[in-house]
Amino acid sequence: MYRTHNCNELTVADEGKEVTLSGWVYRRRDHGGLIFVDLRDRYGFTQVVFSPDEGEVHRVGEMLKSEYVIKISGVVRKRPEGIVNKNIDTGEIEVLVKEVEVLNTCQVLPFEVDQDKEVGEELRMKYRYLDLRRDRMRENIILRHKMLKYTRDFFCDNDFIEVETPIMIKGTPEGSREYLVPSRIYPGNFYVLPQSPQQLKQLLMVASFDRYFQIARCFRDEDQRGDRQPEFTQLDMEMSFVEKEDVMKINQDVIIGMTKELAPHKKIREEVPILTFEEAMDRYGSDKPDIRYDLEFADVSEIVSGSEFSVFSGAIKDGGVVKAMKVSGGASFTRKDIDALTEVAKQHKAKGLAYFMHSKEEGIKGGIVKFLSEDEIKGISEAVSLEEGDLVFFTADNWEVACESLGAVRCSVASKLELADKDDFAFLWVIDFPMFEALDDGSVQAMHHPFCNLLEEDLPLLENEPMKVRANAYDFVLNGNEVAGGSIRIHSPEVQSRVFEVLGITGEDAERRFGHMIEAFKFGAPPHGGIAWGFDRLVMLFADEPNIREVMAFPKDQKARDLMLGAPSEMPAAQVEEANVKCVNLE
RNA sequence: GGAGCGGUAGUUCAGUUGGUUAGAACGCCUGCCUGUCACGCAGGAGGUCGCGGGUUCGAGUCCCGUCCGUUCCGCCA
Repeated sequence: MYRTHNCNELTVADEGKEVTLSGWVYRRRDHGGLIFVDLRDRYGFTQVVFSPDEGEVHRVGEMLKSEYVIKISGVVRKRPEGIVNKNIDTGEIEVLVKEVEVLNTCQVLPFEVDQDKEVGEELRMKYRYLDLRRDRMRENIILRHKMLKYTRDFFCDNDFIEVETPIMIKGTPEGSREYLVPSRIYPGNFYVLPQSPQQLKQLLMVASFDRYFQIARCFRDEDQRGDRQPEFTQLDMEMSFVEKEDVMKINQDVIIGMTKELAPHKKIREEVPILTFEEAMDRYGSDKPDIRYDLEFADVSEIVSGSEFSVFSGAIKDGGVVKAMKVSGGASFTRKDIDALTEVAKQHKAKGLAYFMHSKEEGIKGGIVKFLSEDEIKGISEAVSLEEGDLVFFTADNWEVACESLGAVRCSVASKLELADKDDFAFLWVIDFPMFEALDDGSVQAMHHPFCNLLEEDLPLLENEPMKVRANAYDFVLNGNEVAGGSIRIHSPEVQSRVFEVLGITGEDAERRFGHMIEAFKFGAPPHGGIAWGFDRLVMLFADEPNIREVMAFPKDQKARDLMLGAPSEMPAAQVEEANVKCVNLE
């Protein structure tokens, strides 16, 4: 037998018991006489003591090194008065070792498991199994497990059926790049890995499974980011006979319930605001605003429409707007600060970032103040409630650019001034997204995906003014992150065909790519809708981690490699040939 | 594909204006230590300063190139 208890289990109540523990040598403190070893497993650690009175056992204790795997048997005893370690669960007891067996040795480690210091990510990835021994990763993986369990339990308890959908499916070139799987049996043909189970879950609705969920692995062959991996996990769910409000309610309940249970230190606001896309952009310059802090925009277009400052009046004449954002205390910003923020605005297509400030000593000053009339300054000051020590930023452009660029400035200012409390969890819904977005070549593509239903009142606009059509879609946003996104779907074959037309997916092309969907809708598709959570991202936020790699056991690196396994890798020529793959352009 | 930052001991980093033998902490090795808990003490080993070229009497330091890492943008229905 390897163990009678785990390494975080024994208490004073076990005093006098003979126990056996197995685990890793975490830290060893050799006093020449007594040797203390913190024996660690995934549950915690227990101090075990090698006494010189134990002869051979003590000699083994002397040769133990970091991360050796050992089994010990001994007697639980209370620690002497005054040397209890209150920082650990097992700090009141220790085990006096009577027998010891080295189950495995350990080479000198490439980095220290028992230290919290930052280690380069490349090294951590290569030795992920060692990295996962560290407290931070172990806690994250366990938290992730608890979140998975909470989620699964919740949906199971609410009559949802968990269905596994296939990983090898049909490609529908649209949206993000797909991973291809060559077919051995059909040369020149490919399966693709799903970007999401979107179509399959809708077909499950047609199949009458009116409440479905799945913890689904998804794949996207795009460049990586801190919150993007080629392989990631969605909580995917879909319901029939529901309105948007039904889907929103149940998902909000489970996510907020999970927060209360698994991240109880997070401060949640009782009311979850619902903003339309237009409001969110207008007020915060983002479709996923972080509302832990204010920094709300004012529209000062009317006030400055006749301004001598042609950047403002010109933008308005061209049909644009002038957006203003007050930064409390911003008058202390240096020229360098403002230049950096201007650069941020420019990166988001703004032509510049106008500003002026209200200095305590010198009054209204700086930036564009010399181009503005007294009335304009007064109007603006009232619009943003300007006070001493404040600064106002402006962007002037078409509505979209003015909002988005000022939104980027808003995020930078908040980060610079540390306005966001990390223990604050500010949820909100953003709804009524545009159905389509225009591409540079003038064509139109679905903003969310082509199966989103549109708001019924916008149906007449579909063919003639598609850019005005709003989707019946909703995103759940947490602290500036989109943690879930979904929509009510189209269930009418007629509407679906019209949407494909607008997207330029017509005739044979539509038939080839989405024929199965249109056909399915003709066989009694119920009204339905659903949502998918970016599960990794949610865990990341629960765990206060800066990227999703920290909450995945074996993530890919920024170049989509697995440094531990060495994937992707070359394959034997015969195997490649059998898969009907011919490699070209190899160096 | 583009931009910023970085690459010095096993790890995390410091390294002045270009100037003797490139340092620290942790880790590792040896020895001492019976109440520590990130134990302590003494000693030791460990470096192609990413790579190539250049400037210079002299380069970790300056210049050029290159590779690698990292973050952001593009991209992510």
